[in-house]
Amino acid sequence: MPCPIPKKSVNAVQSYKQIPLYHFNDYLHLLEDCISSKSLTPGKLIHQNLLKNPNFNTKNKSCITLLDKLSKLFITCSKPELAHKTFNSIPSPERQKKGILWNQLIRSYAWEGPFENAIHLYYEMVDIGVKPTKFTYPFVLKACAALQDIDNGVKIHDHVKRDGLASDVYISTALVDLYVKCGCLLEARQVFDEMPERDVVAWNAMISGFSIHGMYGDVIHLVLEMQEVGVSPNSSTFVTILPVIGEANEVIAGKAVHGLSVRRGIDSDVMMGTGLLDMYGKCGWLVYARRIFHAMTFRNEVTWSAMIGACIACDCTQEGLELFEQMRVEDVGSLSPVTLATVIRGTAKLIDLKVGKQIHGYTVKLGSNLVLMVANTLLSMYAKCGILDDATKFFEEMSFKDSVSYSALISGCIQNGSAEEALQIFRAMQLSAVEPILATMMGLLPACSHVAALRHGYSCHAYSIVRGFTADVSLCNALIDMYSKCGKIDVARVVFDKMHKKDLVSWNAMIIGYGIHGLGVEAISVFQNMQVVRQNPDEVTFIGLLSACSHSGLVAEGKHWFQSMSQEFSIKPRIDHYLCIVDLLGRNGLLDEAFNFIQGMPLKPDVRIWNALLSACRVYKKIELVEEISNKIQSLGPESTGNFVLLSNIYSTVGRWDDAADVRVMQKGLGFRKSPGSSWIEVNGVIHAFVGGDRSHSQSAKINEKLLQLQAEMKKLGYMAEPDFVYQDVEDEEKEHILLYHSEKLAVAFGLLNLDEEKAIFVTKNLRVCGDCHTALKFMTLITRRRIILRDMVRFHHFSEGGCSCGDFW
DNA sequence: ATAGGGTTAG
Repeated sequence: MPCPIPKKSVNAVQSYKQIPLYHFNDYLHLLEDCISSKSLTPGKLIHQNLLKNPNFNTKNKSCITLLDKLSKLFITCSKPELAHKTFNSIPSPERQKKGILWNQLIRSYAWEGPFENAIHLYYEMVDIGVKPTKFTYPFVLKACAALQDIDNGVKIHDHVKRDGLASDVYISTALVDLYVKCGCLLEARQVFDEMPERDVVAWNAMISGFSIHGMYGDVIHLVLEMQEVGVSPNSSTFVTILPVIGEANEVIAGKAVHGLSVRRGIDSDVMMGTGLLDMYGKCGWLVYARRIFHAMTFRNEVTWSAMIGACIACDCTQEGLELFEQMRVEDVGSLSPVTLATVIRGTAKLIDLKVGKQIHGYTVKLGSNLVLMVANTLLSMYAKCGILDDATKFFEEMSFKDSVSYSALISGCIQNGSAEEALQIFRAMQLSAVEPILATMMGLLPACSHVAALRHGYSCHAYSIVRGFTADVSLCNALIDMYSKCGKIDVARVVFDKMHKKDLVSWNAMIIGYGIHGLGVEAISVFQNMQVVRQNPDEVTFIGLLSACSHSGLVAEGKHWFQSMSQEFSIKPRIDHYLCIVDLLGRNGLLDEAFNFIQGMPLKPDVRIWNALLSACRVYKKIELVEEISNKIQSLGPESTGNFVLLSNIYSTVGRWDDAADVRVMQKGLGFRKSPGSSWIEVNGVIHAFVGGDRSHSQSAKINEKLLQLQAEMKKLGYMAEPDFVYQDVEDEEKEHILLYHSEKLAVAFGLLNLDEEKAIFVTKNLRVCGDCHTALKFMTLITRRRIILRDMVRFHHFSEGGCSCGDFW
């Protein structure tokens, strides 16, 4: 019978061929030879011959010995199922005597799987009266840990206590590991604390428990504690703690581990090297990651994948993709889902749909059905590349969707500006009973911020508290943003103050929050606290700070911080920062200074800069500058501005209606969509949206009636419509009519009709509030004695008793 | 040891 024979078993097989097999003793010697040389194939042949032998009888003592040896051989060759079958052919009373073999079988299953079998075997041995020993428990517990089977784990823990084996190091370590893997850290700690002695493996088991949950502080504490009691961390300790160090961005601790590993000469070990370069990547130290990567003499797929991930994390995505190419040249093996997911994430970040689609094709070719993780990454890639239709289609075609799939699509919607759609997908998610996770909230909260859906925002917050998500810094940042955009700046501050750890985004979100509420003094105070705790600001911080000054009329402060931005903080101002200053000067009537400031800018002023000045000129009736500025804007041309609506409006302002119309035609021809001004209001958790002149709402007639009635009373108090704010070539009377049905007025009227008397009317607008509406809302508060809060694209306006929190200038 | 989802501004 032709059969490939492993080289190491040559002796065994040769003797097998030479010796005629009449006696079972001959088999026995051969088998022992096979066991010592781990030769599976000859063992299988012997097994077959044995079964064919007419003298074979399971009542015969020598036959039983042979079956015993065969089982041992199969265990030695890591074939637990084969061994199990052979073992089962031994009659039950004989099996009862073979305690060691039971233990070895359980151990084999615990290493190789299926893990369930280890647990079944354990109960079987207990049932037929074989006593488990200290060589049984560690392995059956290991199987429970692998399956996260806490029920059986706890039962077996009881058996351990009953047998008085609780002080055994190996068993206790296995118990710690079991509880850790099942997420029961308190129980793990209890077993650990009761151990009379702990070796490095026990410490590692406990440490990995805190590592899995990213509990950096506890991990470090344990590592220090183990050294205090004289146990030295080993490479597996380091490999366990490196991911936590990276996640916590604690590069100093990471460098300490690096140093230790160099001293011990284990820094180029594959696992150690991979762990180190990953840690440096997560901390943003790509130079170190690269250095380690190149110094490694042996790299496996995980190493490559970690290095690609490091490049992506450090904004060198292109380099990461080049590494991927290199990896495919050097390494011919098929790619794991983890590597694919990493690379797809890279293409998504570069918005490189071509490469992304190539990899999509590759994955389809690779496996019949996509691994869920890879599918989710692809879904997210399509969403991030801005093709929401493809993402939605891909999502619908997925045969299995989990929480991550839904979360990716929800985030995709909001990234593409469809907040309402995001909320819709969330409803579908709830209907499918898919559990919302942290990332779901991270997608939903910005959607709530965007449409100012405070009710939904509260629900997200409540759910996050219940699920423990509020321990996450990013989630709290999203909460701060949501509360401040939904008008609850005080609640935002409470969230901010309660955070045990803040990052740059937390500070920025708080400063921006105060800015859009016109609370410049508070924004500056937060900024100064930031210096106290030594948190470095970035360019976003200054956009928040400068616009806060601008919205609060803090001219001197704004100028001062603009200076100090480059001088003290070495941050080079971007065009957005210049825009803040132009706005700051313009809003406060310093038109000439603003004009000179623009002339002296080192950057080429764009259309937004001129428009900021133009608005100011309109408010301060500085007509002589208007023509000059609009000429400047026209010379920039719509292509360079990308903002057709703006240009068209500017033509309209100076009465060039034909040019304005031309721009609109050109815009249509180029396929640009203009986003129409719209406003919305939440009533009893439902969002009601309006566009200008909207008659589609079911209460339209009542709303119009209300507005006409208000207009009549406002006129008595001296209100005059400001036709300048209509960018269409129509008669003034018609203009007055258009203004009356601006979307913000419609939403306010709807709120007046549907909200309780004591409630403030909170309206959100996607663009900036129009000047006429701003004036009109002030009058409305006088007539109705109601408070009106309007959030537009840049800030909050609190209207009451005929005034606005931002004064006359909106 | 690598891993899917995610926060501020424009």
